[in-house]
Order: sequence, then structure tokens, then C-alpha cells
Amino acid sequence: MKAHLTSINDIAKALGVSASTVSRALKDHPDISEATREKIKAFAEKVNYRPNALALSLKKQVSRTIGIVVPEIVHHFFSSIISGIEDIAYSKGYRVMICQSNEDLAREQMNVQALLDHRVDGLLVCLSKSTNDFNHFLSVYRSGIPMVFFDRVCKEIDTDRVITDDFNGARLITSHLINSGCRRILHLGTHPQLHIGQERLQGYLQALNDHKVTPIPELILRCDTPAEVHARKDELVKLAKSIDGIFAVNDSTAVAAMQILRNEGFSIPRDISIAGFGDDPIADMIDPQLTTLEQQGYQMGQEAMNLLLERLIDKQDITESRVKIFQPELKIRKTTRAMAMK
Amino acid sequence: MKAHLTSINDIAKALGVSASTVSRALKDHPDISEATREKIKAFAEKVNYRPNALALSLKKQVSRTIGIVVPEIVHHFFSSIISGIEDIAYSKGYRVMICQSNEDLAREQMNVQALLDHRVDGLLVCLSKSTNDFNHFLSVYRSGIPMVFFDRVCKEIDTDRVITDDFNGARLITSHLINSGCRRILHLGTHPQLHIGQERLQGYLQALNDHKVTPIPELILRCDTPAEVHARKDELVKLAKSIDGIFAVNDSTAVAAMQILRNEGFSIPRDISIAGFGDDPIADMIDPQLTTLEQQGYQMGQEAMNLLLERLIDKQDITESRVKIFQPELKIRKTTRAMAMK
DNA sequence: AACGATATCGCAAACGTTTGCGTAAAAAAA
DNA sequence: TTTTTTTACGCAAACGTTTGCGATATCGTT
Repeated sequence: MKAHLTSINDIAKALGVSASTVSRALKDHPDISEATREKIKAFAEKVNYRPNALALSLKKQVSRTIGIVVPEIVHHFFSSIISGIEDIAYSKGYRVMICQSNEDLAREQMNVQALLDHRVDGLLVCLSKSTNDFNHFLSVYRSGIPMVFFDRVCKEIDTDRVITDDFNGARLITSHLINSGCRRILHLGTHPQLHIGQERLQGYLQALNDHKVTPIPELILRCDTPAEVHARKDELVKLAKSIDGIFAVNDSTAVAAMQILRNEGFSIPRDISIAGFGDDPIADMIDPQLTTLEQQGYQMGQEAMNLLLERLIDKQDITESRVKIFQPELKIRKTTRAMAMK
Repeated sequence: MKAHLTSINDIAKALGVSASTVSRALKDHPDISEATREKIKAFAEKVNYRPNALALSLKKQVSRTIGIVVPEIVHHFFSSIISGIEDIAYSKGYRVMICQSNEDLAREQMNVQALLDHRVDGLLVCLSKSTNDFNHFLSVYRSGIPMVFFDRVCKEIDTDRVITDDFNGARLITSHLINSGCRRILHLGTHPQLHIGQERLQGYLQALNDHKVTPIPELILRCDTPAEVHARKDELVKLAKSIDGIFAVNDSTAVAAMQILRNEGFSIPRDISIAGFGDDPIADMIDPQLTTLEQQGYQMGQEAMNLLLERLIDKQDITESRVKIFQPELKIRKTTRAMAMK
């Protein structure tokens, strides 16, 4: 069975009028008599006519569709961002096309290209971990298509951005660890080329410095997924004897580390305190509940979409790029001890 | 700045040839001389020409895009399915448009309509919990657009489907609970109108029957989210004294229940055994680790996309609808006791 | 009766692409 | 040289929609 949705031409032919008359009748153009208008509307209703969005976009040179490029939707943080984006987009009559880069540069490039091919009106993107080349975004920028980065942004290109204050968050939670008595804090960080990785590391170092704690290079590891934690289990277990705290770059890594440590007989937080980043749902579900930083993903998504919308609607009058910074909120739970001092 | 991507006509004008010549040159049509072809290709490369996917879809009457309607991407099961779908789709040159119904019928109807408006070649859908009207899917079916349901399927319409053997899974895990000594097993189920809810309930009842355990109506509750668990906390705590096992319709509900029970002083699994459904990542991260059923979301997504692809490619020669049933695998972990008998 | 005004509609171009067909010029065959 | 074939390109329609403009009627005015 061939799937032919009825078009304006079909209606025109069936009713013995021209396509332009049908088009005008359907949108209540005054040039059309009431009789014809009603006839056409009734028929369109009957055959369940729906305008072809592709033809419309082509004609209007506007797709009312925006593209999203995100590392992986399986991560709660990203899927909440997407929900935030979608809710705003829907309410303004926009649709979204979601692409996953799977943390892979090549895939990210393909994604961007495909979205451009589909003539999205704007782009919302979060960089993949492996992105060290920005030409695909540069060409988007040069072609004048509005683009806003969120979370993992591209500082090489001057666009709107929505970010977390990673530095401050890391400083805050590391300070909390120190205040609760930790002195030898292991940092499980992410790729150094990631801006957020840099910021969180710097925040961690700043907190140590704030409290006159000497940083120990051996206690800074690149290890940012549960899989990597398990891969480097021996290393972790060996380190465990000499540390009293862990600050992991995200919650799932923190939880994985905790799992291993507890199996090795360490008590959390008595022997070792643990802190994460992101306030993933698991943080609240595990026992002991994970101390972490709340990142307001949904709101960040909303904000990103709003920034983009302003560009799409008042195209001309925004010249400077804008940066929205979300302050992560400290969620002190059970994997860290109560403050030892004020 | 206006965003005008260069078209075939732009190239034609710039080079003083016709649009048809450009079109043919770019796809190595033999009618075009090598000189012209090279000239055109070089220019196209220089200006970074990319065909307009909208125009192509309109012309070819094929969008090579498939629509996905899913309740919520924040759930790991659904986002794994999407990944499975995407990977197959990409490898065959298809794109996907993802929509969330947020478990809401009206939104689901809008989603379907929007996807049809964008002339997707096919539909992959998982019903929302509140869907009790299927006319939007019926009209898709009647218009001849291939559609395959997954997980939460619509048995009112005769389409391809990819499902989990919910009955068998529920029977399996309930049997495991009984075998490990449980006799008064609370079932936290979902909406009765959901087919999977029915199946899991029936599987639970069947297992009781298999073991000559009398079912207790008071022990069958509709409660399928952590939020609902917390809302009905008092009820749950009161019941807790009289039960020795819980079978929840999904893992997050199981974990939430466990959290409350432990806070009330119950020991898991000594006092109460707990089992979930789905093998969410949290199942493996919490302590004690949750006994559950593995649902192969990624593979289900792949299978669904493959079924759809067969319809899209050999349009004609598939008449009967096909059903792929995935057997969930029992993951016995720490929230249930070891088998008491064989 | 002749005129202008208004109401109601169709034509055609445009968006970007593909493709059957026609055609001019060049090459090959007679 | 004439005829036929081949080479290499352009025209125009089509996909579905919108919209400026032109074209008929019909009406009301003198």
C-alpha cells in the first residue's frame, strides 16, 4: 500500500477549484467567498488534510525545527536538559531533532551536517568528550545559523552559552570535604581538554589552596565512568589506604568507586568520604546517599532554548553573545561526615 | 545575518550552466563532460555545497526519516531502545525524530501528527500510560505508513511489534521469590489498561498458582513510580509487617520501596525480599544489589528498527504482521535470599 | 447605457531538486 | 558531402505550498 497523504492539489482537483483558492480558503483569506470557504474547509476536514511541513519549510525558508546535539541521552543530566528544551520549544511552535554524538567527534560532525541538511533554524549543542576540532561548528557560525552551547561549551567560538559554575561547584564541595576533616582527597576527573574538566579540577585545587592543604599530584586521576573505575580497580584499592576523601567528576563514577571501596571493607564515610557532581537520581537512591552538587539540567535546557529563541525572533538586534551561569547547589547527604568546624 | 546555504541554482548561476547540469555533474551522470563535471565539483566543494534534505524529500516523496514516540527519554530503558534504533537507522542512511509523550495522550496525539506532517517514512512507538484511545494510530495505519510498536503495544491494531515476555518474566521472578521462601508477596503494579501491566500481574498470579500459594487481593497495588511509593508510604509501612516479599513492576519503584522499608528498620532480604523488573543501572549500583529481570532495551530497539526497515524496503511482500518476543533474563542479586528448595 | 468599484477566483513564479525529453553541435559513418 | 550517431547540455514539469498580480464577473452609480 502506498502512503499518499492528501495535498492541497488533491483537494483543488476534487472540488474543481485552484490550489491557490484552497490555500487561501484554509487560512480565511478575505478574497474567498464564504460558500467556497466552507465547502473547502469541510472537505479538508473530511479527508483529514494536513499541510506538508517539508513543502512549507522549503517555501518559507524556515523550518521551525531546531537541532540538538548531545553526547548520550542515557545520562539523566542530558535527558533532563532535552526535556527543558523541548517544553519551551513546543510552547513556541518549534520542533526538535535530537542527535547523539556518543562522545565521538566524527559522529558529532555527521550530526551537525545532517541537521544543517535538514535546514534547522538553530542549533543547541553540548560538545563530545573527544572534540578537539571545531571546524564543523565554525562553519555553522559563519553561515549565520544561531547556535547556543550548553554545559560542555566551545570557547573557541563566540556564541551564547549556558553553563554550570563548575569551578565554584568543585570548590564548594571540596571545601565541604576539607571542612569535614578530609586532607588527602582523591580527584577522579575527566578529559583535560574538556572545559568543565579543567574548571572542576581548578575548583578542587582552589579549595585545597583556600584551606592550605598541599595538593598531591598522585591523587589526581583521569577516570570519569563506572567502567573506568572498574578497569582501574586495583589502582584505586591501593590508593584507598592513603586517602580520606574522593571527589568524583560525576555521580555514577562516585557511586562505582564507593561500591568497590565498600567491598574492600572500607566504611563510607567513616574511612573515606565521597562526593559526586550532578545530583543524578541514583545519588538519592543509594545507601548511604551521595553528597553531590545539584545541576539544574531542566532549567538549563529551558534557558538555552530561550536564548536561541531570542536569536530566532529578533534576529538582528542581538550582537553580543550572552552567557548564563547556573550555580550548582551543594547537596550534603550521607557519604560525607558532618562539618568538623565552621 | 541571514543564513542562506548555497543551492544548486546558486552554483548554476555562478558557473553559467543550468541547474540540471549541476545536479547531474554532482552525481556523475555520463551525459556531463569531464571538464564541466570537474569544474562544478570543484566549485561545489569550495562553497561547501550540501543538498537541501527538505527539497529532496519533497521531490522523492521519501524522507528517509523515521519518527519515534516514547513516553520519557529520562528512563534508561527507553533511552537504550532509542540508541538501538538509532544505530541501525544510521547504518542504513535513515534519520530519526524523537518525540516524548510524557505519558500523556494529548501530547502523544500531537507527536504523531507532527511526525506525519514531517512526512516520516515510518513510525516506531511505545504507548503512553494514559493512552486509551487509538484513533491517531488507526489513521496512521490506514494511511499505509509502516509502524511498529515496542514494549507497550497497541493490540487493537494489527502491526509489527517488539515486546518483552512480561508474563513469563513476572512468573519467573515471582517463582524465584516463592522458592526462596516468600509466601505473602506484595505486587506493586502499573495501570491495568497497560498490556504489560496486565501481563506482569498475570505472571505473578500464575506463579502463585504454580506453587499453590493463595493470592491476596490486598497485596496487589497500583503503584509504579518512586513518587507514588513515597506518596503511599504509610500504607506501605503498614503492609510491611504482614509481607515477606515485594515484586515491583520496575526497578526504580522497587528501590524506592526498599529505601522506605530499610528506614523503618526492616532488613532486606532477611525480613522482606525485593524484586524489580528491567535491570536499570541502579539495580547494580545500590546496596544490596537488586534482584530483577534484564530487558534488552538496546536489542529491542535494533529489532524494531529492522522490522520497520523491511517494511520500508520490500514494501509489498510482507502481509502478515510479525511479533518479536524477548525473553527477560533473571538477574538474581542480593535483595532476595538464596533458593530454599529446588 | 456606460462606467468604475468590488468580489472572487486563477495563473504563474518561487523554494531546491530530479529527470524525461528535446536539441544543438560535434563526431562518425555513409 | 550528406546522413547518422553520439556528446553535452538546457527546458520544463513535478513534489506541496504561498502569494503578487491579473482576470473575470457582478454590482452599484450616474
